[in-house]
Amino acid sequence: MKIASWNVNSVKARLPHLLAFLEDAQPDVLCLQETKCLAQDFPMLEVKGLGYHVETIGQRAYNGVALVSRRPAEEVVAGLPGNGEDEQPRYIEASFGEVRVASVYLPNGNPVGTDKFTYKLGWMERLIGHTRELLRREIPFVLRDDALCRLEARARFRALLYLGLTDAYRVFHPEPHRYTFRDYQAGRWHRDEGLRIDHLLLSPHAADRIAACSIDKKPRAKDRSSDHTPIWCELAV
DNA sequence: ATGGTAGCCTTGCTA
Repeated sequence: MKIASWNVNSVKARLPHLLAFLEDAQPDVLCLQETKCLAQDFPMLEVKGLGYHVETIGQRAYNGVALVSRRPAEEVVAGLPGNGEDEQPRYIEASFGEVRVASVYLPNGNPVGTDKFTYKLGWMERLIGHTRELLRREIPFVLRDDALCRLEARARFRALLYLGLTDAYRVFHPEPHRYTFRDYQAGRWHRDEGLRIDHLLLSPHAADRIAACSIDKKPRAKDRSSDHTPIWCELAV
């Protein structure tokens, strides 16, 4: 089972690249972030035309997540549990056979010292709490995650890992300077400077079955690309 | 040189 994740920075602006990636990489499940459109505006016909199903929650201009999958999603949870008044669509989770997959788009949190940073840290606390509940169920699951560099955010990211999750990329790639994100600004692509902020985090039952994990640089090299590029892993299920 | 770029329905905000 091949699971991929991609922050597309507008699914409508990235539609040709998205369709090309689905045809090239053939993932069983693709987690999308920053779709930036309402569910009713998601380009369903084009994606379904390639034989994929779509579950999504979104808003106009900001945020939005989706699960694109070969088989229909089951037991969909849209929105991060634990806060009824959370209006930002940043989390969607569903089962595909025996594997549970979540597409997670963390709040950026800048600038520090504002309510946006407070919101980020609170959101991460809720993600840790919800992950603890998922672990209790002892099923294989995969979280797609995005964490920036603030110490408080890093501490919560470590707390998430220390619940017992495995960073799939590091199982196969100990080397430094491997990035999923390169800023549009300051020639970061050409200078090969970026951040590894798109992660596939595996539950113990999923980590037992990890067979491969890689970052696909090709979509970032295209014209009008997202500033993020896909990461994928293969589970022996 | 605190710059630079992309997306959105915008004249700024978010990343």
